[in-house]
Amino acid sequence: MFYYKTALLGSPLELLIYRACEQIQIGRVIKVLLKTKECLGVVMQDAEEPPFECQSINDITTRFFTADQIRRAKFISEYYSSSLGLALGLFTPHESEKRVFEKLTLPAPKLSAQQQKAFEFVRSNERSLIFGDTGSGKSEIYIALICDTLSQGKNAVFLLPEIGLTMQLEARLRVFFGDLTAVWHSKLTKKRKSEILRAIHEGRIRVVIGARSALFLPLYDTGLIIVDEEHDESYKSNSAPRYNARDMSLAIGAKEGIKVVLGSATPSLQTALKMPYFRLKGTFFKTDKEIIYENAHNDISPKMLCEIETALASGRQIIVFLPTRAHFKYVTCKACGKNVECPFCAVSMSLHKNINALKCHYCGFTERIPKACPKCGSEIMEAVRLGTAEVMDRLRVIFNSYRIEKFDRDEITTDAKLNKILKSFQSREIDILVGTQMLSKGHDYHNVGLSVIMGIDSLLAMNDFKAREHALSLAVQIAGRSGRKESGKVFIQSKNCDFFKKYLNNYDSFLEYEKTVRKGLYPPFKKLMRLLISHKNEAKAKEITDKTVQILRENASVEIVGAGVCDISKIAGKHRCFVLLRCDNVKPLLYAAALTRNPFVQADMDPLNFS
DNA sequence: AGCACGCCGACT
DNA sequence: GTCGGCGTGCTC
Repeated sequence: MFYYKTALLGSPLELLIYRACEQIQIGRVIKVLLKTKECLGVVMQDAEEPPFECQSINDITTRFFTADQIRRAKFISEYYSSSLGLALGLFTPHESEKRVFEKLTLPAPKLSAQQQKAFEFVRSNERSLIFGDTGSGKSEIYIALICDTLSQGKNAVFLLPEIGLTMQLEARLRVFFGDLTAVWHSKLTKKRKSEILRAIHEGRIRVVIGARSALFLPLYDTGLIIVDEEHDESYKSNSAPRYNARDMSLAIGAKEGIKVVLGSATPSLQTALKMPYFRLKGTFFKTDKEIIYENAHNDISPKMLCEIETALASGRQIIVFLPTRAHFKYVTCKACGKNVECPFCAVSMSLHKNINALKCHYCGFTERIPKACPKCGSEIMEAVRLGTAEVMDRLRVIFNSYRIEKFDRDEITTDAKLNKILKSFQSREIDILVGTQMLSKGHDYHNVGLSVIMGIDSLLAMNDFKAREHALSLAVQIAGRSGRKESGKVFIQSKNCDFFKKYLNNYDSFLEYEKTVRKGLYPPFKKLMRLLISHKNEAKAKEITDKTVQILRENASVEIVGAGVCDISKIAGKHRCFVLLRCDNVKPLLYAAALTRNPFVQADMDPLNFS
């Protein structure tokens, strides 16, 4: 008889021992019985015959995880404090043995003198950053790097923060790599996924473009991982295991001898400080950019309208950014001052006029707009904090001979819609595009003569250490959309104009300033870990939190920065508390997580979300 | 995380 | 008397 410690795929349980009558390879996917249910497991290591009765293995599949995949999963499970089963559950297993990949020599793009320098810098460093302004030509460098990788008989992974960006990049890479390239992300259909997996198995796909899940594919001989827009917080998963695909790329790259290249126009302080970087200055298209500041609260203003009108009159396109979806973010009662809240979450309901309803952006609950305040009965209610839908509607009234569309998560629900809007904007059928963060990401618009930035103050005022970095990088990215070919203007409406005046055109000096703010307190100088406690019983949540704090006070050598009820005290009926920990090193934090492990406590290493 | 076991309220 | 609510505890 053989006994194996087995990880249960997708399960929070630790390794369990199962019995087999034949020897099984480490990494093999097997079918086992857990209580009454059959589930998939992975053979992790040999075991002695246990003192308790143990189940025999139901079946052995042909699928398996490679040593590299297991190493990656172990990294996730250790560093992000999750079970191995949960970590391995992220991966797609292999179905065939390793093959030898052909060394391909493909024509590389022509590089400018500066691009060539950057290319050589990146090629000579195992891990590096291209700190390149918007439009400075990072893509050609990436493509040249991929050519280099393929010529060594290795494969490349190109990570992007969002699914929406993959198609556009694919079109660009196809020019060079044809059918060797494919897009991979979690929203692909089952059929498409299995087609791509087969092509990967057969060595027909050598360049994978993907969102963060592309790190879990059964791809042999990865020689290069590109992490574009490395500053983007979407690389961090917001469900357990809470891994960050950028940090994971760096960790596994070092372990597996894979070259890792990060790229950004607005790198995170963490990356800029820790990585060797090449500063790619100036824009690809020569432009002179005028920045107009309006020291005002978030609203459509005469000055703003005047700029929009001027741009429209000279045949230019416009993008309007604001960080809020729907028509309004809140409905407030004028009598008692309370917002209408979601019954399941401690957040305000957003007003969607088109469906005549209030909607919770956290759990999706939707209800009719109440005639009176649910708290005090007053009928004097007011909608506040402009959203994209409201701005679009108002601009449509004012500029009624122009085509104005919306670009946010409510509007762009499918790939087809995304492509349709981008296409009609590129062909100038749309004059004004009003949108959220989505506008800032990588899409290349050539005729934008004016970028309007509204509502940025609410991001700057966020209660977390990344608020400044986040708001500024967003403003830089949006501003960079304007005047990519001809001259362009940027209109910023903010009560913090001084901040943007100082740093919008000088991200390098922002990083210097930010260093001084964070020193001794925040990453990258200190490590943070957040413990998130959630329970449907409010008293229980608080009780577990208190107990967690007590255990840490008595046993752990980490600083407890704070503990208590989260800013958003309830989501989908679950009450939420937190304990924020700080330390110089990772080890004590991991120890703290292990000490307080509990089904209601989730560890969040290197947290980015504090609400 | 699931899923079973187990102990209290509203039905036939 | 039973059906079923979800509180508690275990899974090789």
